[in-house]
Amino acid sequence: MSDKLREEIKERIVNNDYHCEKELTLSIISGKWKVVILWHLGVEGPHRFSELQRLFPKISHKILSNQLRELMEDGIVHREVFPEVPPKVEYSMTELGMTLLPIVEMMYEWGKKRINQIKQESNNEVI
Amino acid sequence: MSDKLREEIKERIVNNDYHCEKELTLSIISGKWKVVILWHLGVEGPHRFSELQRLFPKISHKILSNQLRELMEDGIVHREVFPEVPPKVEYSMTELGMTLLPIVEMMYEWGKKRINQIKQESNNEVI
DNA sequence: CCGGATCCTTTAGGATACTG
DNA sequence: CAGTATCCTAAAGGATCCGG
Repeated sequence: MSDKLREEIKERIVNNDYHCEKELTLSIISGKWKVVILWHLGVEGPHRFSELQRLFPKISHKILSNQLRELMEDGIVHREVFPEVPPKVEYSMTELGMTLLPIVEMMYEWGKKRINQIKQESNNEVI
Repeated sequence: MSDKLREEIKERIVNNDYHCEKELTLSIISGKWKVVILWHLGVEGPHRFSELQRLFPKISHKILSNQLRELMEDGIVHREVFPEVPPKVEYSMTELGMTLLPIVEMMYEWGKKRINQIKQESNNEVI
């Protein structure tokens, strides 16, 4: 997924490259499902792998695990394995991840308002 | 650029698809240079095309104009042509765009803090 | 100075099948 | 139930040329 982008940003951080601060955050949350995953983990609490799958019926198995792994690599999400049969794995926000939650929630709120605006506008067109 | 993604989200808005609110915002700001462009336009004010080019030496001509066009299509950025010779074009934030600025600035602040953390950590490793 | 048109490369995202 | 390996495709990003 956004593997290369994230790698590039990390390198540029080391080199004190300008603009990095503005791009780091985007590089972490950009990924088709990441914001939605973070929203659920942050607002509703930990989820099992299979619960996340049920939340996003359209996401493929592999992509979900990919997005989660990338979020783990960035220190945003924590993975806990319970040694049971059948296996159980739970994903949750790290402390660092929770500091990102306000941004995710603002994006959510902005999107909600904007959608209402858009619908309002198209209603007016019809009238 | 993120043409297809943005189209997909717009369709899903019409269909009242779940999760849309959380994805709309991301679909608008995701694009390699968009957050940086928005930051400059929002914080520093309007910029000419050539000024933006100077700010981002690594962006190609076409990509810059692409990113700007997409932001215009989403109603975030305004384009003003001055009928002079040589031509002058100025880009600025729309009212709607300004409502997005808090998110952009939070992303910037978060990135700055996170970079300091990362550097701190790697210093400790060296010691 | 601004930007569109064309052509090319890379890579994010996905379908499928297989393993502990 | 959770995850990885393989293979594939679509689309984002970019170089370059041309035109107003």
